[in-house]
Amino acid sequence: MKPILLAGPTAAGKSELALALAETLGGCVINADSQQVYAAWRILSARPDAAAEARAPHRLYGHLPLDARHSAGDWLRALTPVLKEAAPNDKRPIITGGTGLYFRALTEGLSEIPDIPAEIRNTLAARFENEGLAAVSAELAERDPDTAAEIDRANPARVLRALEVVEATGRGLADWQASTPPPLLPAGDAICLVIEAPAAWLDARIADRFAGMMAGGAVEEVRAARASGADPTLPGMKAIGVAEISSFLDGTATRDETVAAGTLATRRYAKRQRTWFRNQMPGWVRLLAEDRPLDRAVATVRAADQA
RNA sequence: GCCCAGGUAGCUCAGUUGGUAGAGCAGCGGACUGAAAAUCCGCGUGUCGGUGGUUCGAAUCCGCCCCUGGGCA
Repeated sequence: MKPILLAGPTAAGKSELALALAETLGGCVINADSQQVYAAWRILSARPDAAAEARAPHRLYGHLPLDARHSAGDWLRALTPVLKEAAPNDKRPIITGGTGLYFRALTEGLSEIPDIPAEIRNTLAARFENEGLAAVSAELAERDPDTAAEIDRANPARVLRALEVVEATGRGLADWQASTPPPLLPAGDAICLVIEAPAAWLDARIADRFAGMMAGGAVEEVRAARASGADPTLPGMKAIGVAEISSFLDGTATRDETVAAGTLATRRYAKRQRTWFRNQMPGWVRLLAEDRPLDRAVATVRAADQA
């Protein structure tokens, strides 16, 4: 019984489809979305609600406090026991979400780099702020030329990551990556599905959804997070809508402007996801969001089970 | 009906003394190994309202027509 991987852009109906699959096939829905892990974001991240969770088991949803500096590695480590628990219970894992990196880490492996001490990360971030990209990039070229040659040195996130790894481990990122262990779940051992949604169809759903979030409790979630003193640099505070709703709470944006800004940010995110799915997931079975995706998914699973 | 101001990219607009047009936003394409809902790279997509004229050459000057906004009636 192969696990199902179900990727798809935001607001394309992944959670509903995963739930329907779980009910049809007897499965356990497992989250592969970097923001749906936070307890604070029930509405803002469009996490499955209590009614959905009552219909089938759900794992790795809302299990972390907002101040957890969660990462792809953390997700993969948390996933390991969840996958092991499913098989003896005859529950097919249905791993669903929109975070391409998580699916890559799962199916292609992730290098085993130790956690980076916060002070190293903070020091480098400060150096980038004060001295600029050129300075940190030059330092990387000197300390770890192999990695410097491979990464996008115009991208501060990449450069800082590479630097913190040499700094903390004494070993270059490229070197670590060359010894990446085998994946937890190779794509060949899973049924890999990806939802495709036409941009116009998705845009309309995104606009509705963000307006619905605003009206349905997302404002209160952001207000509570800010009241709790959450550090804006936390990964969880990078969820789409946090910045936009913060402006609304501060009175620098109207409700309409906030909805427009949140919708726009979500559309751009969906576009990045589409680019990833299109180019980084060759060989995944495409399900058209508008064309009976459940029937096609079930048929694909049944065919895979017989093969 | 008359007067004025406009009609240039999907939107808001720029366009010097005439040399077939360019910004922002939107959009599109791409990258991606522990922040990935993150971060970063690339790309103007155009009957210059229409039509006739002047000119070697018109978004630019002239005539007429259409449309929008404002004013006077």
